[in-house]
Amino acid sequence: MNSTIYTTPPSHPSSLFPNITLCKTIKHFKQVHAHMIKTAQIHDPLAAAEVLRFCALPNNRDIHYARKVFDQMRQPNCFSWNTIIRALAESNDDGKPLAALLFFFQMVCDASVEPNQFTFPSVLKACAQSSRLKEGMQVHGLVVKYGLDSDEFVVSNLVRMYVMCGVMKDAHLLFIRNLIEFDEGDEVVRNHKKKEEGNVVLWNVMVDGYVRLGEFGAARELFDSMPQRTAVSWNVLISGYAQNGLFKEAIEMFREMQMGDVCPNYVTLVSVLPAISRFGALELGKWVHLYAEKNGIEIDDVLGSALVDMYSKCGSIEKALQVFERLPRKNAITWSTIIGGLAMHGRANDALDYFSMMERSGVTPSDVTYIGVLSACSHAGLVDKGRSFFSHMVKAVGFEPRIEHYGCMVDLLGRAGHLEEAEELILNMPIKPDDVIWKALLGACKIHGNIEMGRRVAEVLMDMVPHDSGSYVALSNMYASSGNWEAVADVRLMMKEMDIRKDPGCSWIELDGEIHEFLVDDDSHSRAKEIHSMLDEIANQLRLIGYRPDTSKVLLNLDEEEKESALQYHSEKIAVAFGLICTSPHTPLWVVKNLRICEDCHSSMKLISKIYKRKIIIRDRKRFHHFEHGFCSCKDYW
DNA sequence: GTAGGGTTAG
Repeated sequence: MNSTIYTTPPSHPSSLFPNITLCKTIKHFKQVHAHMIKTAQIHDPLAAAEVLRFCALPNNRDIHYARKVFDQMRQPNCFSWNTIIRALAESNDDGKPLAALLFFFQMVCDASVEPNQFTFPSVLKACAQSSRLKEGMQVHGLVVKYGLDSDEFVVSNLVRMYVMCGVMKDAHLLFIRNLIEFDEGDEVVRNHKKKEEGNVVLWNVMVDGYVRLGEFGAARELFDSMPQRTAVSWNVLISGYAQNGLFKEAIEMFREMQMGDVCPNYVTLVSVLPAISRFGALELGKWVHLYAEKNGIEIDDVLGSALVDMYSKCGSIEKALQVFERLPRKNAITWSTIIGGLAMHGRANDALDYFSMMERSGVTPSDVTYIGVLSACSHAGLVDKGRSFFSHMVKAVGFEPRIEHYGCMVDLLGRAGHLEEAEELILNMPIKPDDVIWKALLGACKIHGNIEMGRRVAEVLMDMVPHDSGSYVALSNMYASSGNWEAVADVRLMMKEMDIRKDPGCSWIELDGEIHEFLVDDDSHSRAKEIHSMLDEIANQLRLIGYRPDTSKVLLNLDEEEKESALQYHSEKIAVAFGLICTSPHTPLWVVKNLRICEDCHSSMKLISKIYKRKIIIRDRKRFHHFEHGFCSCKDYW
């Protein structure tokens, strides 16, 4: 018995069978199992339990195998039943939660076993996952019948079941009742503390419920009234905000947590990073990275992906690459993130190189990976490459293209000037086109000055999303650039009649960890006066080197002088002016803008980067522009 | 045996 798996001393009964937990691979495990069957050791209930436990473990879960082992047991005990139910309930596959429930009801009918306090959490989880209120309530009845309605694990899962089924009233009732019961008759402080800790799970489940329902007010109110909070309490809100687009709230919550006495943990960082990314708050993102390193929080593929995404979206693609390279494990999401990041920065060739590296490393690209690849081709105008990746994905790989893939293709073809082909693709694709895809085509019409198609597309859009200002603005701009001021006036009148306002342009710049927000023509900042004189100085400098603003893209039909000043105060210019005032020479400036950068701002930024010898990195709603020495990384193709 | 997590067309 020299083999490493026969390590348990033979005196102990469980050591009569090899130590399953030492199996490194499924193959190894199956060999050991076969050996146990051959030697009849499998009839030892403990041995069988060990086998069952192994194939139900989250990492090597094989439910079919586990079921077979279970079915061959002479007398499965409560533990055996629980193992199968838990494995089924925890699996996210369709139908598995239902299977868990059916299996549980079978268990209840079986006279030889009785469900215990370990059975119900899994069963309730299965009800919660599949939103089966009716079954959940039946299970609740059984909980009471078996006298388990004061077990804290059972209770929190009961509350969670009601929460997930959207019955907050019942959840709340159960929550309140159990809080009171926990507090009754507490004489020993230690005991009380333990119960408070039990309570915090209940509170968290409730806050999570309101977050899931999108009732952030109620969630926040409950959170604020919690007697004590754990990291999970904070994480529920931070991730809830971030996943629902409330990035500002997520970041504010995170900042508040930083100041309190509960330390952010792994999940906190993973949850807050997407919000930091969307906001482009590089300084905060760096803090998170450093925090993980200092506090021994493992940067695995999940946290790593979030960090890579943060660095790319905050403009620091080099840092993103650095984090990526250092990751010990990279999965499809990690690769998709870096490929998408490179695409966003216009580094199409690098993106495609990474795609080949991904394939060589043995990680299978997902459909999301192809979105990054196609978007790289589209940002760099690689029409043929894009076409061939698309058909490869469909024909060789067999992925059904999603609207995002078609979106990339429409953008790729349209921007390269193949407007008809792009339009045909939209009309012939098997998915219903959405506003985003039409907007991509509209943008292409604008670039190539195809007013006829532009009008047609804009009409589709006005029908589809009547209150979205985008199509009106694009149409108006198209007329304006062709000098058709009458048509511009018509569009403007239509907008006025329908009370449609142009989305205000908005830019952010983060200085010393503080985010400064500027709107178009914004003069509300405390240092507005200085900003204005800086803007004037910039305008003068630009004029001195012979720059004449491109006024053709302004929405209004103003006289030349007025138009020039309307351009001058686009939010990104204000943010850059502010950045120039507040930072020392040569410091790069990072600005994030909610809309696309306009042509005039784009030309001005190139010159500003030259005049002031600054690297200016602007993230618009679609991609990055790195301005340096008078040039932009997008090579004026965007 | 409880609560919280990363990528996705413009």
